[in-house]
Order: sequence, then C-alpha cells, then structure tokens
Amino acid sequence: MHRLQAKRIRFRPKKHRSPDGLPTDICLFTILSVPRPTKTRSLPHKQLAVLLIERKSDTYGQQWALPGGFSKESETLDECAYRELKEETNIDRNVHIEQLKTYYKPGRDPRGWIPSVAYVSLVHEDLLKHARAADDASDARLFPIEEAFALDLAFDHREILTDALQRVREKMLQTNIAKAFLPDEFTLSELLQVIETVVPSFKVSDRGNFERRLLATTRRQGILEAVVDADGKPVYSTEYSNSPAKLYRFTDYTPTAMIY
Amino acid sequence: MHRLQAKRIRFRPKKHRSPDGLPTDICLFTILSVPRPTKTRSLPHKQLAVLLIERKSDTYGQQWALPGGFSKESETLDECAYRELKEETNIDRNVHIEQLKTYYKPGRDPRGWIPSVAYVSLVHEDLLKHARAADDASDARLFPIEEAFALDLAFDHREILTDALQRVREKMLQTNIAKAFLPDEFTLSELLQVIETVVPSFKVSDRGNFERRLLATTRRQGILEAVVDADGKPVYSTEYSNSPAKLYRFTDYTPTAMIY
DNA sequence: ATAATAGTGTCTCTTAGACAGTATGAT
DNA sequence: ATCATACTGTCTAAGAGACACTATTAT
Repeated sequence: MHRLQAKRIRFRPKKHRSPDGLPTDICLFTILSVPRPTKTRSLPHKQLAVLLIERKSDTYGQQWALPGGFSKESETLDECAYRELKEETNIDRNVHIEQLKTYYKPGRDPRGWIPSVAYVSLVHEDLLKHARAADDASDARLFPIEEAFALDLAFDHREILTDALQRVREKMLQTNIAKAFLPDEFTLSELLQVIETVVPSFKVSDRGNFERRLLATTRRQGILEAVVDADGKPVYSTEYSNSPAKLYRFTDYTPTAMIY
Repeated sequence: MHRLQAKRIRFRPKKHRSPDGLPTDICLFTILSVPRPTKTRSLPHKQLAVLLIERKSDTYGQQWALPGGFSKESETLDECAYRELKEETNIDRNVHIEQLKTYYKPGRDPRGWIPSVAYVSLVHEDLLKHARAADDASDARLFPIEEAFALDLAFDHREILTDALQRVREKMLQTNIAKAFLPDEFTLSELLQVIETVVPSFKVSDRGNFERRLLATTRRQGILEAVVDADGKPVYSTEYSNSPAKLYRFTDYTPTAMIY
C-alpha cells in the first residue's frame, strides 16, 4: 500500500491565508406573553420573538443583526456563545443553547474572511425581564419573528434566522424542548399554546384526545404525568381560568420519534 | 505560534489573533456488503463502515484520522467538503452530505488555533468501489465502526465520530435517509437490514406487521409503495432469495416524526 | 346569565401486535 | 428434504378520533 503523502499537509504554508476571525452569532428565541383584556381570567396571548441588536457601524449602517462576537483562542465555541449571551442579556448559563451551523460564503462579511458559528438559544421570558431591567440602555430588542423577517437584517442573518426557526420548529415536535418555555409544572393549555406559538401549523382538534395521547397507558409510557400532592390527589391551578386546570410535568421518558 | 504573526490580516484590529485555519473533516459512512457462503441465495451480511486516512506527520505519529482539509476564502464550507471528498474518494457530488457541527477547544490541534467543521456523508458502497478502483494507492481505508472506535484516532476525531454516528442513527429513524444506502427499488428485507445495520437496537419482531405499517392505509399515507409493472402487477426480485420478494420504493411522503 | 377555560365519558373504527401457516426454488 | 427467504391471513385488544356533555367561578 503506497501512500500519497504529499496530500497531507502538516503545517500550513505561510502563503496560505487563514480566516480573519470566527464569531458566534446567536438566535435567541423567547415567547412573549401579552395579557388579554377579557372579562374573566384567560390565557395570555403569546408570540415567538427573537433578540436582535442594532449595528451602528460604517459597514452595515443602521441595520439590525443577530447578537454575536468573535471567539477567542482560549475558549470553546460554546463558551463564546455563553459569553456573548451574558454580555448582551446578562443571562448566565442555565439556558438552552445549541450549535446550529457554521456559515460561510465568499463575501458574507465585507470585513474579510469571517465565517460565523450560529447558535440557537431558547430562553424563558422571565429570565429576560430580569436581564433587560438590568441593562435598559441596551441596543438589543426583542422582535416578534414576523417583524424580524420584515427587517433588512445585516450579513446573511436572515438565512441564519430562517434555518434556526426551522430547527426550533422541528425540535419542538420531536423533542421536549417545549420545556425551555414552560415552568416545571404547567397546564395542558399552556403546553398547547407553546407548541402552537412555535409551530403555527400544529393544530389539535380535541383537547381530551391530546391529553390521553400524552399520558401513560397500559402499553405506552407517558410524556407527561399529573402533578399530585401528598395524598396522591391531582394538583390544580386557577392562574389562567376560573375552572381549575390540572397541572402536569414532563416525565423522564422521552420517546424517540420515528417514522418506521 | 510566532510564525503566524506574519499573516496579520488587513481588517481585524492587530491586537486580535484569528484562527490559523478552518478545515472541514468528513465522517463518510457506507454500508459494506459481505456475501455469506450459504446453501441457497441469501442476503449479504452488512456492516456500517467509516472512511479514515492514515496520518504520517510528526505531530500525530502514525494515527488514523477523518479525512479533511483546510477551507479556502473563495469557497463555501460545503464546497470544501465536496472538494475533500473528491480528492479522497474521487466521488463527485450527488452524495448525501450535511454539516454536523464545528469543533473547537483550546489545544484540540497542536498546530495552532484550528477549529474543525465536521461533515457527515452517506455514500452507497457501489460509488466507493469505483472510486477506490481509481485510486488504490490511497492512504484511505474503510473501517467497520467498531474497529474505528478501537483505534486511537487523531485530534478529537473520536468525539466527532461519536457525534456523527449519533446523528446518523437519529436521522435513520426519523427521516428517510435510508435512501442513501439503498437502490431506488428494494425489498423490505434490504430496508430492514439497512436500518438494523445503522441502529443495532432497532428490532422488528414481525416482518408482516412492519410492512403494513409502512404502506398507505385508509387514514394514513405510506412511506413506501410497491413497485408495479405496466399492468399494475407488483414487481418481484429474486436477487437475494429463491422466493420472489416484492420491490418497494419510497413515496414522496415523508411523515414528520413527532412525539405529541 | 355569560365568559373563558377545563374536564369527563362514550362510541366506533383503525390498526398494532401476535400468531400460524404456506410458498419458492436451488442444492 | 432442507435451507433461507418471502408472503398471507386471522384474531384481539388498544387506542385514535369524533362527539356530546358538564363544571367552575369571576363579572
């Protein structure tokens, strides 16, 4: 067996250029609650929102862009994303973060050879409230996604945002990331609302059937379980309705969604 | 690292270092068929294999590694991956390729600040046969995955390979990427074999039930459809058995696997 | 009473899962 | 006859989907 040694390069010859930086950019999604003025207690209206910052550079005039920043040699990409998150929102870890994809094509950044490692982060609204309070002079703002897409975003951030949204929608149906937008204990309506807010096409005709599908049966484990008190009685909440609503939580069991 | 000072680039502020390169590394999976010496026609034994190349550098002695190479400013990351694929296997496009994740942690590459954009590629065995024939003096070899994991792989390639395998297993159950390892028309046994080869834990007790689950019913679309001739009669194959086996193909319909 | 939400029960028809059996054709 | 694979049919019980109805309590 002969080897083609010439092909493997040990050290990069000096004549080669290398990237001018490797930033991470973050698509931070949250769900905003807007209380509705109804006659009796009701569920707030919810909308999916994304965090954008206003760029005030010469390069990309007054455009909105995904928050992000250059990674350092001494940190991992995850650490960089967390650092940016902290700088921008004052959120310190303990939030869902995942790497989406790395973007590069010639000319994507007028400043040079700068690929971008995109991240997706899902954050509960409450965490951001605290964060924003702490730094209201920020150049960051939450946009409902339709509004965000109506903007002329900097760089290829529209493409990144599109991919990120698709990723979140897929995972919303195939995993239990709905957790990221819910308290530990929640009502069925809240869960339904979260799913429908993220995936508008998701419609459930019958709440009763939906409930049964998620609870354990004889030959199936359950995704949800009812919250019970010391006596084993179900716990109810009247936060969003006069009629007490059963509280549920996610079980340890996460089914592997499969098509076969 | 001092040698790299020379390549300070125009745009970024001089005080900042930037990466020394951004290679793509490819986890190329294929399924090897090993005919079994049986008394009558039979299905070949199949095993999942990954392509590795032998590194002969001072840095990482005689180790095996994922094939890959540095990306250029003038190309996208996908193009770089395709280019590497072509150089290593002579395969020219038309194969499944997808970006997995970008890896970096301080020290992952002793040569410097070199993150790696990992790709996953699924290639049908036949394509590789042609490719290997064309370049037998290659330093590349296919390893059954268990053997690959038994090796002391260079860099963090074991971690990458682990993630890649997990990704392929997930998608094997949640999408129809089994396509990548199958001809257009195939028997149920072949499909089952592919799934079981990639996901060993996937077991089907009853072939008849498996078949019914994949075909269209009154209130469900089908993942598969039987191949029929001009008269509407099913087409059979005796390639792997004396008993004629119905041929199937994937339909356009790909269900969205969901847990709710 | 009504508003907005939550909950229960029941009926039917699909279909998953299990089981049992036959078929093919080369050796 | 046997081997390795493929196909067919039936039975049962589970559960999805549809429908109809009641409950809660502030206003």
